[in-house]
Amino acid sequence: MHRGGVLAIGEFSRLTHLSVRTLRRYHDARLLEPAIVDGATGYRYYSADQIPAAQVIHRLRELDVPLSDVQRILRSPDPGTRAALVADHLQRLESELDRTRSAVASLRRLLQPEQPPLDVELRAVPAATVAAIEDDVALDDVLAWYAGATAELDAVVGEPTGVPGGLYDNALFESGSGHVLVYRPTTDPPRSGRVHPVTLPAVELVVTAHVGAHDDIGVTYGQLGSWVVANALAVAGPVRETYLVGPRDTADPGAWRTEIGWPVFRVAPP
Amino acid sequence: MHRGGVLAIGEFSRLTHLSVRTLRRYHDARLLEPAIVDGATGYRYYSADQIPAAQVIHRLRELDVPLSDVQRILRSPDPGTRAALVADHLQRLESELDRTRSAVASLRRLLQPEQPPLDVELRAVPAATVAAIEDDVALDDVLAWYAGATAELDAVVGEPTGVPGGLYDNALFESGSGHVLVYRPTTDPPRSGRVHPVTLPAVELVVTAHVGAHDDIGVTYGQLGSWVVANALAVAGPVRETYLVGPRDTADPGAWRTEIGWPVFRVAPP
DNA sequence: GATGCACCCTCCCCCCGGGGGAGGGTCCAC
DNA sequence: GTGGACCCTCCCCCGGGGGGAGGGTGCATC
Repeated sequence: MHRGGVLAIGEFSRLTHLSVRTLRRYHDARLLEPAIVDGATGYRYYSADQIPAAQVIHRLRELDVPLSDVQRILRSPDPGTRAALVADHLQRLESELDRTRSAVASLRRLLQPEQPPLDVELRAVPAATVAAIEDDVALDDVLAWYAGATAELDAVVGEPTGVPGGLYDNALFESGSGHVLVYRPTTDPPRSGRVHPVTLPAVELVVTAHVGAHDDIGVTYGQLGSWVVANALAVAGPVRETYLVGPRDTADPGAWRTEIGWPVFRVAPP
Repeated sequence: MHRGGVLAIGEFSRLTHLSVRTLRRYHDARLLEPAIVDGATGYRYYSADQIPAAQVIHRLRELDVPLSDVQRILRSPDPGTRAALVADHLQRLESELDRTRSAVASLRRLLQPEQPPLDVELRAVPAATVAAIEDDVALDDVLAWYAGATAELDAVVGEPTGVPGGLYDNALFESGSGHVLVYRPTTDPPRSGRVHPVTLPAVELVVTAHVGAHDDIGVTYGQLGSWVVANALAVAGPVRETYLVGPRDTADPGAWRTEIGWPVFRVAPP
């Protein structure tokens, strides 16, 4: 039961509220190694001063910090570094929360019994040369990338001569990462930093407008997709968004207007 | 590419932003069955009106609703029932958030370089007969159970003659569920509903006080545990909490005082 | 010193909700 | 009729555990 201040795994479990199983796993993962392991029997013995470490692990796991990150946090001797790593993860939790919020908003709209009919327009868009920033981006990073790119674009371009927009590769949604491009129409597009001129090809676009914050924009995408299929069209390229009214125009998200345009071609006679 | 308004899995994937793999999995799980499955080739074909269902699933999964629950939500034809099931899950997310908040509070305290010394007292507690409610409870349900039990207890007992408290089986923390008892000291404890008299045995308690909300009470538990071990004692029974100052006394969580008492016996000469 | 029994060990399989990749068949536009 | 994009099934992998089998240990009690 006792061995001079050294704790068997069961006692340590009681004191830390970590299950015996979990303690063994943390040993295997070299995350929390017993103070003593009896070579003959394999019995693990912990010391009381390992309790704080166990508690830190426990809390970090409650925050869904991966074991590998937990290890890095514990291994970093400097409290400042630790705090930074933890803050990083809290940041991740924060954006997780954003995702949750927008999922809730989408659900609310999806589960509404009545769906307002969609106002869809088929529009021929000519080619245009614009100032753009583009990159291959992971879906999770799109928002952050977008914020940085638009800031740089605005700094370089100044006042655009038309409606700003973006192109989003279908692969972004299919496989979680893809090519993304944001642009500002401007006369004589400059080349500076990441900004460079790009000629957007002429396309036939199926266009609809999404009103409000982007939380539930996925719903509008789906409705537009249904319309595309119902009208015997097929998707032919990255989706285009144009930001008719956005955060740069009004602080009221309810007033935002985003046009969603899907390049299409006809697959069957009308 | 097209078959009269019917979509191959890849097209459906593009339209719903669900990966092909995931769509196949949802088929296997009978969650979202293709409108047509070609018997000869196994090719799955979806119809455009399955897009809303796919979107609902997508959003529910973003909220970490288990697939089985997603199925129940989709299968329930009544919008009211659906909404209730979704609300249930949002409630779960809410309590998850509470857990996260308290984990963050604990971490903040744990990662502080300086730990204030613990004020621990060894106290002989005589046996006492109290009015109690007890049950076997899962760790996740403790808070809800506690709220119900104390409400019933207060309704039956009225004003207690001493400090209210609770006993928490160590198994609750070790294996996720265990025996829990809440009590009010009172003269001539009544028997009504779940309330019944219980005689708490006399014990030798190691006692310390936790000040503030219970978010980071686990940290105090750990410190007390260290003290127990450092003083050559061993745990001998369910931990006791007494609520010296609680939410019934003041709305300010910072003023709450909870005594934590661990029954102990001496395992080595002093 | 034996015995009972709580405790501890390792090992293997299971859960969830996917992703990676192999190996092979199908669709359809040119 | 052929190339290439698309689709199929099957198996293994991940993380962070839980359940349980089968067997060894520690120690208080007799």
